Amino acid sequence: MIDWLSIESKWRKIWHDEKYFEADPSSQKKFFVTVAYPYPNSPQHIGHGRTYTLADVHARFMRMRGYNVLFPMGFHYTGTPILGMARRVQENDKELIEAFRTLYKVPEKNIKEFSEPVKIADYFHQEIKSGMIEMGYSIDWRREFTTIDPVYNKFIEWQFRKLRSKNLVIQGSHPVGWCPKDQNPVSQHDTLGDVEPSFTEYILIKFRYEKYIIPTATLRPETIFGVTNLWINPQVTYKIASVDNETWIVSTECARKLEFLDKKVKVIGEIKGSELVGKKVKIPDRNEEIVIFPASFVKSENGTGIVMSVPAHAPFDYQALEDIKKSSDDQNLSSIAKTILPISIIQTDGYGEIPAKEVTERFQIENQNNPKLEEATKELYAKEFYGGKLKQNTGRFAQKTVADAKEEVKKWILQSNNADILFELNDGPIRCRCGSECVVKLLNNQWFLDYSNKKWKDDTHLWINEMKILPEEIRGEFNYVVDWLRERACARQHGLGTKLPWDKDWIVESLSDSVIYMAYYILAKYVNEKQLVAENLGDEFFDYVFLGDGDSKKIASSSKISHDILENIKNEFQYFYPVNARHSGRDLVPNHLTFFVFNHIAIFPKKYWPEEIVVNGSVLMEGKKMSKSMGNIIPLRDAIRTHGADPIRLAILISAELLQDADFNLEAVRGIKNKLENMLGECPKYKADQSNNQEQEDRWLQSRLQQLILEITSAMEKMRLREALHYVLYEFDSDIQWYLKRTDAKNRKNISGTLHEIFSARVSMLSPFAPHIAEEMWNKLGNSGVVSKSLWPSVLENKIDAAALQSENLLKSTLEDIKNILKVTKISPKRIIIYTSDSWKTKAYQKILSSVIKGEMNIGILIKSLIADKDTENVKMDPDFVKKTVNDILSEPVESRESKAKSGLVEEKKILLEINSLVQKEFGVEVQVFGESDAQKYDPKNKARTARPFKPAILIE
RNA sequence: GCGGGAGUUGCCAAGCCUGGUCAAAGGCGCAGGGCUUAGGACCCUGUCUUUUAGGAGUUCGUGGGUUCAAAUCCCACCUCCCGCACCA
Repeated sequence: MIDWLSIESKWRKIWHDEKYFEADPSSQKKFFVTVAYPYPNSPQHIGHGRTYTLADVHARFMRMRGYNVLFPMGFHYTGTPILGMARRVQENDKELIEAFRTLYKVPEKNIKEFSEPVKIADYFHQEIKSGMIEMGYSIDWRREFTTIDPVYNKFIEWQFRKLRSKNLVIQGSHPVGWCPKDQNPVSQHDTLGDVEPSFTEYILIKFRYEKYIIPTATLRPETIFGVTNLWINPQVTYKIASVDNETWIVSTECARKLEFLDKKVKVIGEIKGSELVGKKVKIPDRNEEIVIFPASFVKSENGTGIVMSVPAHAPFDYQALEDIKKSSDDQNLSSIAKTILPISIIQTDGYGEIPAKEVTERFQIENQNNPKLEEATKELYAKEFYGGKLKQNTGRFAQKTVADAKEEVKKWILQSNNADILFELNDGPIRCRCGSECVVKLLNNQWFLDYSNKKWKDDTHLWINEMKILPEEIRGEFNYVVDWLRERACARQHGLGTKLPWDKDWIVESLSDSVIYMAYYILAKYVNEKQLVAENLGDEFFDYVFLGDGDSKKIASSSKISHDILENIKNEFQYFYPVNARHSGRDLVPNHLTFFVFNHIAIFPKKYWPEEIVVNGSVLMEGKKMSKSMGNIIPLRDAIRTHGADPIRLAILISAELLQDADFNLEAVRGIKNKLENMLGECPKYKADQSNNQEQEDRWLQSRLQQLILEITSAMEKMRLREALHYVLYEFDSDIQWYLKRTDAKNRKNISGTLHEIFSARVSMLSPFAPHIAEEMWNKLGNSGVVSKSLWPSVLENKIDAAALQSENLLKSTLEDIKNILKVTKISPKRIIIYTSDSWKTKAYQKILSSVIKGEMNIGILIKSLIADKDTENVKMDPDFVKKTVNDILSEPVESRESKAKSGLVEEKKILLEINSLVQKEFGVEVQVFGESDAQKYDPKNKARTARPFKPAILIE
């Protein structure tokens, strides 16, 4: 057993004391890696650890490759959830406070202060930071900041003025979920039951009745061409209200909704639904009148409480019309109804003239109160929306698809003032935590970032296509998001953050004040050293430092800093920018990461645009999604205490490749811990040894090392960390095992030097992943300095010995063959005889090999050309040889084929003499080696003739 | 519906881009053996079917196709997961 925690803290202290991870400009090439900073509203758990660990491995890898790596960290205080939490603490919310106590283990005295939002952020900020330190992240902590620091506020003000000056900030109206009592927008955290308030846009079509307007809400404005009548609920009492300058008849609920949609609503009377039954209304833009019929399916809380009827395409309407025709309540109405024919306006494949009729009949619906109507409606709407085309009777919209026509009809009908818009909450009613029912409110002075700006979008597309994006599969998603983004609200009225500089009622929203902050890490160091003070900083300071604009002397004096410091800051920015790699979880692709690219493009010159984005998947806990309700969230710091930081880092990284969900499970942690402990145990055994007593297996192991370095390095460059780690932890083992088997069979004692070399390289390559234990191993190996600052191993071509690789492969495969034979025959061997192939076969092999490499593997052609040559004409005695040899060659790696072709074939007879010690050790018998045609060979079963190059014949007795 | 991803041998999961190294890595599980007072840990061997000579057969969601050769390329289909916003 080893004491992980003390080993880890020992090395962390050394890194810290020696300031290994503090990066300042130098003559070295730089690498700037950043991660999305955390929002401190809870302690971080294993899941959060993944992105940071990935970035840390990246940072450490690049550092070992000789880069001056800057890996900084900040804390994102901006946002509303913390505000909501503080409010709940003020209201003494039992559930939340209990969670603080038991789940997050927050000390009582801190909880008391949590009614103040900043205290919550401060507490979890420290908590998260401690976890990051304990995980061994190689962060330059001198550059830490929060998004409510005064200088940061100045920085965001600069950003927003910059964006506005480029016309990328615009003002407009915008619907939000809203609590009428709190006078506040509501998000998921603000509602009872944590429901996300979402809403749908309905089009109100204005029908005219005498001096009144009767609006009906619809999702399908294009069906106005198929309207035959209206539906009203005779039981409901409607309001007569003046709405802006018109007089509307709508349900009580609707009148209330309209108030929040920026309309002047005044109720001036009431009217029973039944009074309107049988009345006629005028269809907008057409001089036609239609009648109002009663229907029980019409609900006053939906839309306006009055519905337009399109019986050809709406199952509800079709069925309600049928119901009236059959009804005996009102002979007059039903006889009018009988004269009404559905007007078909949409042609859809698979449906005839009256689709609503077909669907209703197929679902066997007998009246309008049948719940199956919902299903029928859904089916038909979906089919028509994506597959339907408007018919000739829709005039200028004829031939258009429903999806297109919907938007065009909406535009057209709104323009002629025959329509309006109504927002309706989905899955209502939704209640605020205060208990009152939420509505949709139209905010009409909202500020937006104009992501629909054509030029901005185009530039972003171009850059997205040029950037390095890992994994490559996700690039398409970025392009999709860029296309799909439109205006985005960038300010809100509550929460921590920076005030909008020109409209102090608004606070810059959290996904908009976190898009270019990577540049701020340069300033943060000077802020923390107290060299920059907010009051002294104006836009000209930022313009100079980030864009190089303006007169440095003047700016130095207005900012009250020395000219030298100003220059230092600017130079430091120019040194470290652009961001070389940004890491984040994939949930930030459709928002933060895309905004990050957009905003860099808007604000900075091209040379400062980000170079690379690395996206990772999430973390599962024992195969399941982590969630509070499942109780399977493991706080990161708890996990570090029980398992150690390195095993956790590896367990997170090894379970999945970048985009996959990683499964964290204790089994894996234990396995890795053991693996590392075993490796550590090996280290003290090996000492560096300069003497050059290398035998074939030493040269072979050295060659394998070079191949592994090559594989691991290329995996690291592609951020295929699981693969790299796999090589480091496991692939090495099988090679070392073979080496030990060989040296053991030969009774060699002088193997420490080779193993020391192998282990040192291995530990080097382990160190980005498991930095603490790697230091300990490095130290136990007797190497000087820290491995974190050592150089990443490079491939030494001259250490690759093709002959050694070939020879050891031959030994392995021959030994394998012997085992196979023994397994099948189940005989216990008394003697083993090996026969190597004749020289003509070797020549034929080489010819076949070079043809195969050229792509010629047709057996007939090969045989012909071999027979034509005197050296290989023997092939005609054994034509099967060619086919088998081609298969042999095809069943080995391309590189090994090529190296064989290049270096020529080794002499098998000599090599196979080496197998004797191995066979002795394993089976306790002697091996004899003969050539296929040796005169005095022992070959009672006539096996020798089946020998092929690299496939000697074997006889076991 | 749109956009993205996935379906592999008991389970998890590589391989697919760049076809032949693939009966298909690794881990877990399971079986046998070693070590140990025992348990754990660790080490070795085995783990599709068949086979007393290193072989053969059938497999990588389903069905087609291209190719000397397909888990890998192309087409169609089925199933599952994620995102679709103003929220961090």
